[in-house]
Amino acid sequence: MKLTTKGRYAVTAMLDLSLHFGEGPITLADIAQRQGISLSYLEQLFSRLRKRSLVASVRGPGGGYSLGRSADEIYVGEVISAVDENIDTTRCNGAHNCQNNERCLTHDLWSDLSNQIYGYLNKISLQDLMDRQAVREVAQRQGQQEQETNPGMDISMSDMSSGPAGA
Amino acid sequence: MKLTTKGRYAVTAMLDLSLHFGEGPITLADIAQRQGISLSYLEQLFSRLRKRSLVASVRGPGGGYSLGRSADEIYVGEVISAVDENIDTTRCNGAHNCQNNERCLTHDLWSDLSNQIYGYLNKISLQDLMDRQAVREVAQRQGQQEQETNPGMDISMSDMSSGPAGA
DNA sequence: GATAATCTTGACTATTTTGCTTGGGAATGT
DNA sequence: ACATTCCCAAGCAAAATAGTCAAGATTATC
Repeated sequence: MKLTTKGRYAVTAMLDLSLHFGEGPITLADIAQRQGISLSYLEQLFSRLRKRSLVASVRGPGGGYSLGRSADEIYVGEVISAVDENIDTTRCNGAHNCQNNERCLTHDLWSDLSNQIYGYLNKISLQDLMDRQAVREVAQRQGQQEQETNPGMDISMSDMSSGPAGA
Repeated sequence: MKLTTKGRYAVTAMLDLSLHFGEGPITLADIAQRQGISLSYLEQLFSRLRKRSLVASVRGPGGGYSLGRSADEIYVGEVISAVDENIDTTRCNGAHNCQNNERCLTHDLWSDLSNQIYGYLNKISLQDLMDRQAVREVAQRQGQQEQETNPGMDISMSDMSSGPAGA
């Protein structure tokens, strides 16, 4: 599991696509301008997204990209892993051919955590993110803290007191 | 929020410290050998971990590092953010001074997700990881799947069917 | 059919980050 | 004194990131 700005770009672009769903194909040029990402870089990212069928493309004038599935069937984990696919992640790759047991133990501990994060991100769909944002905007307008329930999702937004997460 | 091999090294090293808790200070040379990380790189990582009081150091012969707090009070999110601290994360940093509303919207969507991941990682302690691993080893020895309950933690290990997470 | 819009692909480059080395210190137990 | 350890800073090669450039392929529209 890796989580860098590359994945952020991909998720951001996919969210842009989600927001303009129903308007026909969206050109990369539009996304590039709206999200401040270079066109050619987007092309590279979308090449990988297309291979995973996360987006569908239409060529020619009036063409562009659209979501490969509906927004509630595309999960954040998929998007991130699609653009991140690199070969060797762990030092003792896959197999447990480490020298001593000690090393394998902590490596397993890490891969355990990695799997947890992965499973977590694979439960959050693009639609969830959009719903969540919408709900929070309403709540903010009403001047109250987040207290709403979100049926079908067990992700709580509470207790993130210490996390800068972007500053 | 960022999650790279650098953070993995830090978490792995901290787990190593946790596993040898009670044996007095652990030298970086030991960790370097056990985990296959270069000594000087560990020094750099531990310099940052020490600034956040995640580890405590003892100089001189017989010295080394130990956990700054007990393993159930150190959270994975802290460890990762300690070694990752870079300055500019988002393009429209902190403030919402983007050009058009569209861009700010999707940026907020991303930072929302980022906060969720952060909150998630800040609920997982080093002790949790060690417990989880121990439990799973026992379960594996008994030939049954994971079905145990983990009081105080609401993290499920189920439904990670599609995640390669390191292959 | 010509043309323009758009995806598609590959090569190339600059910048940043990783991971590591080197080389020196400073503290401290023996 | 001395060896052991933490501490710190500079530098450096390899990789990843982010982007540019250039050439195509497809297709709607005139």
